[in-house]
Amino acid sequence: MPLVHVWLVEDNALYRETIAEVVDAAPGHVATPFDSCEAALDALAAGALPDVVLMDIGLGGMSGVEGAQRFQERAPAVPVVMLTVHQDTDTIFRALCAGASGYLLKTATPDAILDAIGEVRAGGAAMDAQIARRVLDLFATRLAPRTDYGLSDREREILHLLVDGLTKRQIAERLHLSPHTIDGHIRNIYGKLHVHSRSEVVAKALRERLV
Amino acid sequence: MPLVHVWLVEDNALYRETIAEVVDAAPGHVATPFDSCEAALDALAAGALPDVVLMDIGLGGMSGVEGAQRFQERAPAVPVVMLTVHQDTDTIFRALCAGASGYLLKTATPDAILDAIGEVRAGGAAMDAQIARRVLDLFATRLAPRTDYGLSDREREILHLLVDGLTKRQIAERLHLSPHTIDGHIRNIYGKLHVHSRSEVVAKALRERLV
DNA sequence: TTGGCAATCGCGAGAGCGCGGGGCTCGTCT
DNA sequence: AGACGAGCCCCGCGCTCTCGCGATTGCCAA
Repeated sequence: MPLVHVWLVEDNALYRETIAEVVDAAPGHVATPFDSCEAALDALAAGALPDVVLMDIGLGGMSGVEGAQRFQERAPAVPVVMLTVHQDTDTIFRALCAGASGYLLKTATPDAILDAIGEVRAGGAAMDAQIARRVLDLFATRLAPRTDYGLSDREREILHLLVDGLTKRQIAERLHLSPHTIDGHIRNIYGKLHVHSRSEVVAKALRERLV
Repeated sequence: MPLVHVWLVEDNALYRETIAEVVDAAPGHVATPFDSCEAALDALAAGALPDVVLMDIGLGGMSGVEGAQRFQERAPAVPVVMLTVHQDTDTIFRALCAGASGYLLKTATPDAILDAIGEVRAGGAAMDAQIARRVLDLFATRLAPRTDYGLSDREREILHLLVDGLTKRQIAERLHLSPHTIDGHIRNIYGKLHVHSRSEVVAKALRERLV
């Protein structure tokens, strides 16, 4: 069975050594420590290829979030797991957008870290449960509050065409109606959404997921 | 120590009994089985309150996704964990938007299910690793490709005001320029984004996170 | 029955908008 | 030095849109 190469990007020497020992102690695993993203990316450019990357976020030089993105661009098949103390929603969000395959906290036990390596190698994600909950809350709060402002079916249909950039005349032709009718509907929509122009109605419809 | 009340909503009698036995066998846990969302919601309306809900999705009558949403509305503090065979992205997405605190597959081991109950009770999320990966992929693909179309600073500034619903004149006043100048910038933006109207430019800017 | 609402259609005034021009000042490349 | 493009600025024509008035029809609930 081939060795599992784990790259560890972490600028704190003590924690870096601790985690490296944990990984090395696991059968079939070997850790390669780096103290910066730049060093790890250089190694990647030189032809080396890890199986998994464990990445700190609060690094000197390039941040772990940017590092994760660079890794994803150069080696999309290599899962990157963030390993950090940061718990603020914004950092989590940016890290996941950068393409991270996992997000663990430094309070994680050695076993949890080894489990995480196994999970991501199997095509899964390695999420701290508390962090995962934050992500799910993001879904629920960002996407759930879909008030429809009491729009009728006809109004919703026209709103959709409005968002697609059609003019009154084009909408009228598509629905086989008079442009004046469309005009009336649009006024009702404006009234219900409390807006006064096309730009505003499109912005509001998209932001509040009405389409 | 008080009992942990686990409600189990599942229309397959065999699987329902199996999981109920697993839960009951755990110290301090007691399962209450239901064969439909309606039955569980009735019990909730009658004053009962679980600590955790395990919810199937492919139910007769109200689907588990809608059931999860109803539960969230009536008892926001009670975590709902989906327990299903469905793995398609759309179902996952809708379930998480409905406010689910976890998403497990029916291939999960009894231990995994009990762990999940513990996690969500501690304020975490209980995600199958493969499912979690799908969710993260959604982040990366949906939010990462931010091409800026080579917009200049001025153009980006005006695009932002456009999305906020301002007219040419209002933008001109705010930037202390002639409306005709704004017009020119807007036309350059249209050209770079390949659109031909305000509605389209607002829609494209919002959809591709240019603002 | 009466009232309200959605959907359809009509018109005119005035403001907003898309697009046709042109001009200026920087840099870069040849 | 000259050409060239990008970014920024200006003007006018003609169409489109918002919004103020109106109207009729059908449906559903009080």
